[in-house]
Amino acid sequence: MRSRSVVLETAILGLLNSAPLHGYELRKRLNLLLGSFRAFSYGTLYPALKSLVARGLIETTEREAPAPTGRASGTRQAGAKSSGKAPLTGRRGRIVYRLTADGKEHLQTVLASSGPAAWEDENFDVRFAFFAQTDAETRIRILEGRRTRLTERLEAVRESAARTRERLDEYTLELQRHGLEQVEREVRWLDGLITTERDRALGRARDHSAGVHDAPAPRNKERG
Amino acid sequence: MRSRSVVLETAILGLLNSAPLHGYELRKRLNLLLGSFRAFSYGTLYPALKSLVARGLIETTEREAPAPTGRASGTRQAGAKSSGKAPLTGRRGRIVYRLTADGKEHLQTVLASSGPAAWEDENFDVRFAFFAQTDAETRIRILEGRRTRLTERLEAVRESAARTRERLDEYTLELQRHGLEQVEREVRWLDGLITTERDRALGRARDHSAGVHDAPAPRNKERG
DNA sequence: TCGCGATGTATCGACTCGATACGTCGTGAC
DNA sequence: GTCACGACGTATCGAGTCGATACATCGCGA
Repeated sequence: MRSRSVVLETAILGLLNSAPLHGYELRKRLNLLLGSFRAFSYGTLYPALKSLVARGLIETTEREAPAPTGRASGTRQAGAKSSGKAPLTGRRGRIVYRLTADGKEHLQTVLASSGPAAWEDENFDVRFAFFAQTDAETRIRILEGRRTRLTERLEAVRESAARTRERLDEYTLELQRHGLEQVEREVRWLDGLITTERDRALGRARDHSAGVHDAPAPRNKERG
Repeated sequence: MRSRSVVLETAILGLLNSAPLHGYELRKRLNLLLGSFRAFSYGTLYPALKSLVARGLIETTEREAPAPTGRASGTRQAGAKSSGKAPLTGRRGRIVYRLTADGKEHLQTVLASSGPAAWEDENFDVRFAFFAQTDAETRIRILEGRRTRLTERLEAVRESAARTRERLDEYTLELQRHGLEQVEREVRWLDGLITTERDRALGRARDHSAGVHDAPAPRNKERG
């Protein structure tokens, strides 16, 4: 089982936890969520949905066409009412997926637990995207784990590069330099997030259950 | 034919253009070359080598054990002499690959030409790694192509994010912000490289074929 | 009215990775 | 001395992924 599938499944579960969705919309949100990092295709999404249904973590709710006939104007309108069986594919028959009780439970388990280090590393972005559904302790653990593995990798690359430096041309060198810089930048980003997260946890602990509204954003500045 | 294979093949050809290598070493250099960007596994490398051999772009030269018996001290030593047939796998029989005339020609063609835009985008890092074997005009074209597609993507993500901003939680927002920032940074990096490349081309044109040693590094500073 | 692009579900072939197998060699711990 | 362990080295396999594509409906503008 390649780790990716677990990620996708987690991401699907996480999105469906907010609202039932159909495949097309799911993919759009997924790729918006992960933004410039990653994109999933239908060839990945649909099999994953199938598997989740088979395991009883999600269930389908077939909806029919948005409106049988007319529908004069109206810009958007997402909620379809009226009744009638849609032929599944054809006449706008979309398949809406919804979390089951088992699915909700499974999602909570996955979000709270930490798999092997490699798992978290590969799928950091998805984990991060669902931080809002996780407790602070887990958040910090994940952030620090990511930081550790990033610096380890950094060290390995740097060392390996030092042993071969003289053999490489200027462009290769520049490419490496740029790569290292990007990673270093991410480490600093993580540092900011960790600090924010710690401060927040501390603040919450200090005034216990007093009426303090959470500081809303992890907003760590780092001048661009 | 997925574009990746073309990249790998180009990278292999490019590396073998400098010196004949065997698979293991090839992989090491490949992953050093691409540094923190990407890594190829044997499951990808060996089939690619096989295909290249089949198409006559590279050829194998079987070498035997580095030295028959003794070998008291000596830290490294790569060149093996002596003679004797090594049983292919077993007794250190490494398979050394070398470019053929066809391979050299093919490499030059690929490095000079530009495939479809998507090709260059996916494989920008490999193209860049072999800039030293390319002429200035091609270099600039590739850099600008990359820049264009990057900014297009940036625009698309930004626009799509603007339409959904209010629906996303703080962490998702932060993830997107970070992603955009990384891409913006890369655009600025490209700008620096393009400028350097242009200046260099200009300089070379101005003093024509006078004895001016090339400015060695594309070194664009951009304060960290 | 005709085409084109968005919406929508779904599959296929090609490609890739990580794990693993198998084997040699050098080195250091016991 | 020997034996485990990690580096070197070639090679394959299963599972997961992507891009292209197919098919069908709908809204819109030329």
